[in-house]
Amino acid sequence: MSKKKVSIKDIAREAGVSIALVSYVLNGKEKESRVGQEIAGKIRQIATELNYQPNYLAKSLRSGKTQTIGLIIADISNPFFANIARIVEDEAKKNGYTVIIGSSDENAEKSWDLLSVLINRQVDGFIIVSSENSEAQIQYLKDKNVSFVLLDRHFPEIQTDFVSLNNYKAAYDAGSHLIENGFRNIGFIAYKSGLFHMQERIRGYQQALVDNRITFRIEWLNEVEFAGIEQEMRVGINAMLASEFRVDALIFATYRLAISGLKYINELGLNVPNDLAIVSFGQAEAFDLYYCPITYLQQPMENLGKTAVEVLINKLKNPHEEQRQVLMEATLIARDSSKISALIA
Amino acid sequence: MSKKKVSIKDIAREAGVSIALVSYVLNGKEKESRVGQEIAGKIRQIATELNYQPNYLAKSLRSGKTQTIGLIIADISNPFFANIARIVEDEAKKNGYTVIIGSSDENAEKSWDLLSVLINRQVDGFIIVSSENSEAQIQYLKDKNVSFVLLDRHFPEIQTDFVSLNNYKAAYDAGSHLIENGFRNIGFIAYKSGLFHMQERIRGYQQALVDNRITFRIEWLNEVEFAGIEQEMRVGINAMLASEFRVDALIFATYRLAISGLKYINELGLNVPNDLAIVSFGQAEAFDLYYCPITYLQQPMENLGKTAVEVLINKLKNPHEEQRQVLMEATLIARDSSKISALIA
DNA sequence: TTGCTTGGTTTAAACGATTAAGCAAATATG
DNA sequence: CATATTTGCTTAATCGTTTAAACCAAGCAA
Repeated sequence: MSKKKVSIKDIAREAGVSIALVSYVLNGKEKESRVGQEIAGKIRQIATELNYQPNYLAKSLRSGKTQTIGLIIADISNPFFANIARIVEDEAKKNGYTVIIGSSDENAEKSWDLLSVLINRQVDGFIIVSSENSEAQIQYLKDKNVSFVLLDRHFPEIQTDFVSLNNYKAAYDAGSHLIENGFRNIGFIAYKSGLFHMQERIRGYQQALVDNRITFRIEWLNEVEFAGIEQEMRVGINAMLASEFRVDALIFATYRLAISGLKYINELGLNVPNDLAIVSFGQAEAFDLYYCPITYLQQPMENLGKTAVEVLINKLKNPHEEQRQVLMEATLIARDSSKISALIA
Repeated sequence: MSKKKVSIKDIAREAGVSIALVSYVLNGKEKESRVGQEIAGKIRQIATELNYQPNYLAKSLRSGKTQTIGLIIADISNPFFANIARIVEDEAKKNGYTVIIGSSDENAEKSWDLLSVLINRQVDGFIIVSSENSEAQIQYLKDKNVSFVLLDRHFPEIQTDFVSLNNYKAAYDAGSHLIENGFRNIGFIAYKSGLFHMQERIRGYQQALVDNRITFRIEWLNEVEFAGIEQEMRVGINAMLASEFRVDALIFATYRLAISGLKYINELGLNVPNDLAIVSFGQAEAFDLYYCPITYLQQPMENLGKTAVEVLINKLKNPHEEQRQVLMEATLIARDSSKISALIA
């Protein structure tokens, strides 16, 4: 990199003192360490003259703290996670932390690799959006006493700090909203995943039906594989439309699913909401631009991200404080895509 | 973090040898360093038993290399940069590097802060999407002999490695395409920015007009401030529509501008492409979902990102090799938004 | 004079690794 | 048989910091 970085040693030589004094002064410990006024000033001056930049590797090695947070998400190129990442980045910076982001692709093995790499790099703690089947990793972190907080998803069977959405409630609201607007045959498209948050969304949706005395039909629920989403989406939607109980409304469990589904709905030439009403989780620019603005469940991104950082940093400072488990509420933003069809009304 | 991480020292104690031997074995230097077969095996076994994880801080401090790349972009929550980031992340990982991403918000001061923080953290090199007025930073890096490669944007007056788009050509193609399709009054919406890539886009657009004997009208060019984009977008589009030479087609210089502009065009109730044809830089899910699929200039993202990493890593290995300056071509993906208006045809 | 503070400074160990150099014993060489 | 060479291992310096502990004057009390 540069020819030779200036170190504390260079300053010491220049000032004709020991490196200890330089360290004391540059860390503002002159009082406690009884450094002379005069020499302190001189040291500071030389430091700025030489444009001294401390070496954080050395600092970290000594202190055992890197002021670094590992953020494990599914995919940084997914707007949802990109948004989260940005918020986490900013909030961490405010607190003097740097963030290292890793994309796991919803894959437990990749997630495990990321974890190892970042542990070796001595990050102080993690914010993790868990992949399916990664319980062992979480347990490992617990056993190793590594600080972390789960974000967006958590495992009900493992006691951890977490910050996530009240997914049950959100999905319930989505269902209820459609029913209130007169829709009866409501489909739900989710990922095929054992992850709790996804199951909760399904549960919320189904409970909304039950509470409104609507019989749930098996073909209304389509759980698509993460890989091959386009293909399975088509099959699922076809089945819902061909059903004896043809759906008149559709809830998408994530933003990605919605994008994929809407493309197909466009292809089919179906009109939203006349032929099919839509509600989706997540928000996206695409929803605004769609010919019929999409009703969506707005997640409190800012709050989710900030709180995750806050909980983690607090934990780093007070390792033995109680666990914090935060559930936040989504807000349903009703727009045209879930309006009572003009034709029927 | 964990109670006590196992170090090389623990292994040495356990095996009853010096730490040097352990280091040699664990780094595969047993041959060169004449370590006994027997003891080598023992060391390796103990290492796995204790689940030894090397401390990269220590390694880095010693070697002066962190195997870390700093990636400075405008905003990770912008899909364009998020995509780039993902590609860079993957490609870097393949080469044993970790990436630290920082968002500058197109702000030279923030970019400077990020640079300092990452330099202090001893990153080996940078991939930088430059902000306006950050020439001094680039010059500083050059003076300090820090390795870096500019991505997406570069400064023609500073000799650096860079990987970016042939923006002139891309914009020229966009203009020509519209003209070929029969449009004559073509507006261009860009950011108000002195950055070369933006100027090149404007230049390309104007040259396309010139080469087709179309007189450029001043109100056809709208340069909006990064802050206050919504507001200025309205004013600009209004002016273009009210003009004596009312625009029949519009080119957006970035994806963000397009999203913002299309929202307003929707508001106005204008039909694309009948009332107004559209071509945009960048790609986005939103473009696919729009009622009239948007014609866009596809950037070779994968190639841009991979090449940037490749150029940087190559530079880290061979610091004194020649500079590499790569210009890539965009591909115009023609879709309905730039078709000859059905009404006129 | 001796001893005790206090102020100002240096020494040296430590963080966890790498690696050149040194040292002994075993083996090879002439 | 004396001397090289090889083999197998240890020592110690180093990277750039922090920080406890030691040191040394000078001032003051007894």
